[in-house]
This record gives sequence, structure tokens and C-alpha cells, in this order.
Amino acid sequence: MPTELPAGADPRDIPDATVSRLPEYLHALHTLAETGIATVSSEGLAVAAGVNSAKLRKDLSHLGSYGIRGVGYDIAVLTTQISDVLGLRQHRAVALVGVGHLGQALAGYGGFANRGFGIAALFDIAEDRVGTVLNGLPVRHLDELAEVVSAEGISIAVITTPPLAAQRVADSLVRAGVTSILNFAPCVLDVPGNVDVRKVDLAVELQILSFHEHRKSRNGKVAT
Amino acid sequence: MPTELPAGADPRDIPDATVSRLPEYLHALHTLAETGIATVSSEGLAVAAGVNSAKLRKDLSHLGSYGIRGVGYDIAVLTTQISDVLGLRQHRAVALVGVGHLGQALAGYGGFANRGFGIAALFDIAEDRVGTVLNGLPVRHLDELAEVVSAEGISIAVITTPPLAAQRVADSLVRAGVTSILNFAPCVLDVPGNVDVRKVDLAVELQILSFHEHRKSRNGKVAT
DNA sequence: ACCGATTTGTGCAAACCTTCACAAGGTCCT
DNA sequence: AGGACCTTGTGAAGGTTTGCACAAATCGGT
Repeated sequence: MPTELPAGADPRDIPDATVSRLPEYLHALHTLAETGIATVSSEGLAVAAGVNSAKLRKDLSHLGSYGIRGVGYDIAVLTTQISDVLGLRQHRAVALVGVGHLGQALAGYGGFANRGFGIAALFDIAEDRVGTVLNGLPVRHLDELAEVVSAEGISIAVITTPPLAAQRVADSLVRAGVTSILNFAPCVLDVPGNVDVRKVDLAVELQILSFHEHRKSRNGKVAT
Repeated sequence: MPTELPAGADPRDIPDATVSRLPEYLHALHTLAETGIATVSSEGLAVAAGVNSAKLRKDLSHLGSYGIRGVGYDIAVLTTQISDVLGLRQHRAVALVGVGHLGQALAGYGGFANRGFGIAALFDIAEDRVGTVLNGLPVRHLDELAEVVSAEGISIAVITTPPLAAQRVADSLVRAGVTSILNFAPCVLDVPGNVDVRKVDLAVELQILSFHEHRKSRNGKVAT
């Protein structure tokens, strides 16, 4: 039985909390692989990923049984396995809409290509941005969205527009066939139930930190 | 008793899940305030923030009882209350370390200033970046960190360096007195227990979306 | 061939979070 | 003043997530 055919591991059965940690494990595995070692224990991988080892073992048990008792996990096998579950064995084309400061930063961010993603198309609506070239990719007008999305087989998009434009962009993306959206605009998107949206709001992250700062300064007595 | 003195609401008692949603509520309140209305029901605010109304009421109940039965919540009062709990009544100065593409985008991101934060200082280590000016702020050398942090009263920092430099930067930040860190570098940071770290990894978000794409394409039969 | 050391996979209990459903309290119209 | 209507705040139920603790499995040395 070749490694490439995963046994069972129905993707529907993997808990959300686990899914959100799999990419971290994958990244830790890549880092470990560079050091040349071939296997790693749950404890070792847990430390590298910054989690509890029992949690890690339970997470991995949802994908099937790929460890060896007394030894640990084969790094190559586990890497393949997680990549498979996450659907990263096939290269995924991503569209980016909104080529402002943040959009330009993301378009130039090397971290994507390294990890199975490629920005396949850039879109904007401002006349002075459409037609320019960024990182070797032309910035296209939003009107070409449907055409390009189907031509390139794009199913994931990133929105980095101002909040007022985001809903309209999301509507266009959904109409063009995109079914997963990463939204950096600070607003709630209304999409059909079959479309997944993840939101990243930089200001929200800072506000959460502010809360912890505030709590710390309020009661300097309580340790940790 | 003036509104500005919060009744009880011990910050230690507010669940993490609630804290992470308070900024969303605050943002929704700001948006609603702009429409001119004075009060909003839990249902109305819940829709604006994209959550279930029962959850919203339970969240708000952790801060105290600021709604009026039969009417709803006074937008101004609730805004003040949440800002207070999050510690946003005092302006918080933020240091940003690593002025690459992403760092430049964040430094120029208007969303921070609007919401109680100001980037107070920029740091880098590359000779050709130190000394340049970005958005009116000079880029300083990392060696000046301790001095500037204490002079400006900075307690929150954002790391947007390459992963290999991140741990060293975090160590410097902790030594300089920073107690909250927002980390964009794809790596685990080791810090003392009294320092809070939040991590944002753009590739991880895409990988989570990839999983859902993969799941959707695997079984096209299951609806929703 | 056996024994001790090591490490996985998992049953279980506790902690945490979400959602329902409704009593308590408040407004507004007549 | 009274009753119909609305909305909050919360008890209780159900679900998910975490972390412990240990049996089962494997390896290496003698």
C-alpha cells in the first residue's frame, strides 16, 4: 500500500481546532527536516510547534495512525500526510483583490510560494493601478475577474480592499466561482453557506493585546 | 456615579473567547453610531458583528449590566464601556520592528490610528533602511530600542522581521520592557510568562482555507 | 530470547464555549 | 392605570476542546 493513498481519515471528521493547528505542525516539520533528522517524537514536535504533546498526538490521531511507538513520527511520512489532508499536494492558485499597501505587501510575500500557494492574479479598480505590473504580475481590472478566475482555475481569493468595497468584491468573487475567501477588510462579509470566509483584522489583534496590557497594569500583584 | 467609573467587571473574569470578540463589537458600534441612531438591540448589534445574539448578550453580561430591557443598549454607553475594558481609553504607543514590505504596509495602515493605536517608532537593522523616513517616522536602528521604548512608554510591539531574526528581536523587546507582542514572523517565540504573544501567519490562514476547499471538492454531494 | 526504556494512541474527566428558552424588567399605546 | 409587546440577562443543556494518565507497541542492549 503506497504512502500516497491515505487510509481513511474522512476530512469531515477532523475538528476545527485540529485543522487550525495542522499548518503549524507542517511548518515545524519543514524546519525539523532541514536539520537533517528523520524522525521526531510527539514531545519534540510539540515543542517546535509550541503546543502540548498530548494535544499534538490527539490531533494527529484524527488523520490516522502514522507514528511508531517507541520511536516517534517519520518526518517525511507525516509531512506528506498532513499536506495531503490539507489539500496542499495540488498547487492552489490564489487571486488577490485590492492592490493597496497591504495588497502589495502580500503580493510580494515570499511565504506563500514556499508553502504551496501562488498568487495567480491581481485585481484592482483604480485607473492608475490597473495595467501596472507587480512582481511580474499585471494588475487587472475587476471586470475581468470572472474570466480570469475560470481560466486559471482559481478557487481561493484574498480581499485587501477598503471595507466599503469589500462586500461588492465578495459578491463578484462568489459569482465568479470562488469558494474560499481570506478577508483583510475590517467588515463582516455576507456570503452563501457554501463559501468559507476567514477574517484577519490587524487592529483587532492589537486591541486584544491592549486588553491584556490593561489587565496586567490593573493588578500588578497577580503573578502569571 | 458617573459612567466613567466601571462598576465591577474584574478583567480577570472575562473569558478569552469573549475578549476576542469585544473588538468586533466595538467596531460594529462605531459603524452604527455613524448612522445617527442612539440605541441598538442585541439582535441588531449581533447581525452587525456577525454573531449569534445570545452569544453577544452573554459576552456583554461579563462586563456588567449596561442594557435596558425592552429597549436595547445605548450605543455611546456601551462603546465607552467596551473601550474601558479593553484599555483603549488611554492611547497606546506601538513599536514596529522590521520595515520590509509587510512592515511598511502596517506602518501606513490607517486602521490603527482610527482605533486608539499609534505606531510610535520604527526599527530595523539594515543599513540602507535605518535613517530613512516612513509616514513621517524615522526608521531607527534596533540598538536604540531600549532607549526609545522607555522614552515613549511603549508596551506593545509588532514583529515583521524574517523568522530567523524574530527570536532575537523578541528577546530585545522583552529586555526593553515590552510585555505584549504581535508576531507576523512564521515561527514560535519563546518569551517569559508575563509577556503575551499573539501570532498572525498569513500562510496558515490560506492553508486552513485550502483544507476546506479540499474537503468541498472531495465530496460534492454533502450540502452546506 | 528477554528485559527495561521509550513513545504512541486513547479513555476519561474537567474546563470551556455555545445555544436555547424563558422569567424579569422595561416601554408604549389606549 | 392597565395590558400588549419587546428585550435583556441568565439557568440549564449540549457540544467541543484540553490534558492527564496509562495500556499497548516497539526498540536496543545483553
